Formats: sequence, structure tokens, C-alpha cells
Amino acid sequence: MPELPEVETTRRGLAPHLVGRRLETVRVREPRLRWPIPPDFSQLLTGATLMDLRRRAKYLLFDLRTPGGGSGTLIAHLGMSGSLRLVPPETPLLTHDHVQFAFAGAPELRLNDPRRFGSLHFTSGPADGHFLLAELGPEPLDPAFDGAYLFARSRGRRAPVKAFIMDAHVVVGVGNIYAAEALFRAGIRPSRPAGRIAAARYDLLAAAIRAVLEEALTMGGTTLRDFVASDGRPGYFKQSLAVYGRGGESCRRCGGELEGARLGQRATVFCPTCQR
DNA sequence: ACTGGATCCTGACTGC
DNA sequence: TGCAGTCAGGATCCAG
Repeated sequence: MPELPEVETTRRGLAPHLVGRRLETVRVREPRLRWPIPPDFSQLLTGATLMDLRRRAKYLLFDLRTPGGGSGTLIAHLGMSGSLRLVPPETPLLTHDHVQFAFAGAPELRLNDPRRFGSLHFTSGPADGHFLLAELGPEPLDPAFDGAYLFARSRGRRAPVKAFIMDAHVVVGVGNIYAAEALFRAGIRPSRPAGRIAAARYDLLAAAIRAVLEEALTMGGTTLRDFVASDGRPGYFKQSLAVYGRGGESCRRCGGELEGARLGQRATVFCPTCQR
């Protein structure tokens, strides 16, 4: 499911209900996620107060103050199929509801993740130093991310530009859907070696990445199958997709046939006329 | 340092 | 209706 717009949509949905609340109980029903949830997870979190809910890359960071006055962060990733929803506590459990978080005076927060590629970590140190976050590249919506940065980072790299911009060490939050869409908007063929693209074209690409993510965000993300926001509603960016999932259909710019390919292990669609 | 491939897991879909 | 095969939004680990 979730790329940056979907994670941010989830964050915005959860924060008003949960920030400032005290976590009364944590129930782990299925600990076998991408990394196993440790046995003392519930105990570490119980009684803590949520001070802030942030996002870094595709991670949700729940900043907590523990009863003893210490601080820590719950680091959550939704993997490919995860969702965090707020529901009335008496709501029957769904298949794959793996963890329940009961905050005082708030709906119950439930993590549902059929494929279990998501993860939950707790760290008592500064969250940014955690091994999951330490090596990440810049946020694409941050002013520090621009064409000059991409150009500099890409010199000497022969990997396809699509793989390059999906590499979280280069820039975070750009998954398969938005990579394909941004490359279409920038007129760049996904298979082109990253190191063989001129600076001016990277200006276009950086702007396209930012624009496509911001547009998706205003529409609540993209729902292909699984994704739902914290209130259970889907995202509506799917109808705006120009290439993703449209192999064999006609290009909205030139009318030609969009071409499907596999790049790495990922399905890719592009317009052979508009993207060079 | 980079690159491509395999891998974790379940569910939806396709074709026979 | 059933069954086998294919594919899926992510990110890590490994060998070369």
C-alpha cells in the first residue's frame, strides 16, 4: 500500500484524536511482523502519553513520555498492506488485526496488515538515530531536495533512474506508483541510466516528484486495493494516474499506446513517445 | 560503492 | 467449483 502520501494521510487522520492522550493498554495479537514484536513491547508502552505524532519517510513516529518521566518513540511502518484505523472499542476484530492500542478518551487504534511486511519498534533513544532511520535520504517535500541534489547523487550510477529515485538512501517516500508517475511527467524513460541524465532534466524530475506527491496528498492518497485512511476511507488519486496500471492503454498526452515492462522486480509503465 | 536477485507473507485474480 | 500459477504499494540482505 503506502507510499508517502498514504502514510501522511494516516498521520493527519490519527493525530487530532490521539496526541495528548494516555495509552492505557496495548494488546499484541500477532507478533510476527517484518521484525518480531518483542515480548516486553506492551509493557514498555503502557501508561505512556503521546506527545507528538510525526512522519519520517514512510515511518510514523509516535513520540511518547513514559510514566517515569522518560521519553521514547514508537516507530511504525505499514509495509505493503498495512493500515492503522480508529474504531469504537467494541468493533469486532478483523482478520489480520494484529495490534490494539487503547488510548484514554479516544477510539481504539488497530494495526491491520495481511502480508505482515509492516513493523513496530520502540526506541528509548533519539528516534533519528535508530537504525531504521539513520541512513535515510532527504524528504522529497523538503526544500533541500531539488534537481541539483539528484544530479550530484546520480553521477556514475548506471542503475535505471526509476530504481534510483525509489532508493530510500537517495530520497524517501517514492514508491513504485509515484516513481512511474513522476517520470512520465518529467518525460524521462524509467530505464534510462541515472548517471546519464542532464542537470536540467533532474530539475524537471525533482519538481515532478514533489508535484505528484503533493497532489496525491490532497486527494488522500492512492487506493489500489488495500489502502484506507484512519477513518476507513480510501484515497482518490487513482483516477489521476497517468501511467501506473495503464499498460496497453492510450497515453493522455500523445494518444499512443503505453508500454508495460519489468524493471528490476517491479512492473513499470511508460509512454515510448513522451518519455526518452 | 553499486547492482541485481531473492526473500519475507497473504490475497486477489487469471486461465485451465 | 477447484486448483495452480502469477502478481502486488516495501525494504533488507546477499553475492558478485
